Amino acid sequence: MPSRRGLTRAEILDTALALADDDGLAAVGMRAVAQRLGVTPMALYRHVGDKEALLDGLVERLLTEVDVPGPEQAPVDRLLASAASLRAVARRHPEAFGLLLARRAATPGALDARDAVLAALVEAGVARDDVGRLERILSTFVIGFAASEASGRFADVERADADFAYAVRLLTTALAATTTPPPAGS
Amino acid sequence: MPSRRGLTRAEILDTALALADDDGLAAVGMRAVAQRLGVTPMALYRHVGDKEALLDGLVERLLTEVDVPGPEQAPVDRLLASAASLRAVARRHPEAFGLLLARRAATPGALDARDAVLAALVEAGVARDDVGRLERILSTFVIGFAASEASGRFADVERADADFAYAVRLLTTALAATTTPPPAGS
DNA sequence: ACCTGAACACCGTTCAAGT
DNA sequence: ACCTGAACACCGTTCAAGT
Repeated sequence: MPSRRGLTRAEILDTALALADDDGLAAVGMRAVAQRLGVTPMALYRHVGDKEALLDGLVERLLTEVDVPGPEQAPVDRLLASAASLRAVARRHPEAFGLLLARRAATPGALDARDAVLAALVEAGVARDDVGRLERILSTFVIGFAASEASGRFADVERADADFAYAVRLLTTALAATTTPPPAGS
Repeated sequence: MPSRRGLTRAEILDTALALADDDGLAAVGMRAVAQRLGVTPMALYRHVGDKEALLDGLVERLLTEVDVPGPEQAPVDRLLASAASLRAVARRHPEAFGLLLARRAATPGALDARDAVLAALVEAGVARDDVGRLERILSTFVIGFAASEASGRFADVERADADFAYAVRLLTTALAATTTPPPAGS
């Protein structure tokens, strides 16, 4: 039994996420995570700070699972694909996903995601003054929707898909009317 | 020192909410609530079930603080006033408000609120097939927005107001295009 | 540097007992 | 019926010690 186990922050976060998936977010604690790793609780403190930092790390792990397409795709397609990927993360990790709403995401990964949305909106032709607030509104809605979906508020996946498609249609209609002046001569 | 204190479920929930307001949601526990009431922790169990039930009761307390105008007002005004009232609740109880997203609201009071939104949408002329999904989309957005606001995501109240007004404009634009056929002859 | 073992100050909850 | 007191099985975290 070596006392050097080669414990890793990434390994700890993976274990914590798996624990949340299996037994619920309430089951995620220093002692339980340590037990899954075959280690004393105190061994974790060197790698993740304390329990709060562990949960922040879980938020980071969730966000890095979101696939954001490269700039070769059209901006609206990028936004739609990112949203779909976030919803998929919510369905894969319904127990842990609530953390995204409960905790403010201040990690570098979260800020990258926001910048990607801003860039896509600018590229899509949204007025400079509206970009910031539109990003806040869209991400609020998409994260809220995904969280609702994860907590079972939409009953089944088909209905959630239909609801989301409806919301997208609604928003694109509104945005088309906002970003470009109404066709005057027709 | 009477052993009969006349403890009440409402009194307990009020105390728990005040405790969340003062010391954060994490501070809300059976022992802490009991201490505020000058009572043993075990005295609570007869009135609220256990800690889970206490938190469900907190959700109920938050929702009953929302002012929903009577049917004498126009349906859209009712929706806007309800949303504004929900945002006010979030600002009054920022710590506790996250519970609305973390816990599915299955209490009678929550279902009443949903029915009020449905009725207003029907009255506003939304197509029968769209009423359900539109209610889910709107409430998802409004609760998510209020929660974001409560957690400080919008920096200040002025910006939150501006963002919310922008979202309302966006949505009413889209709804006008959806509920009524586009004016053909102009 | 990395992990352990024992200990401390907390939790929620059960159970028998008091009035 | 309503509340108490003691006890049980848990937490997160500190601290000194081992290798």
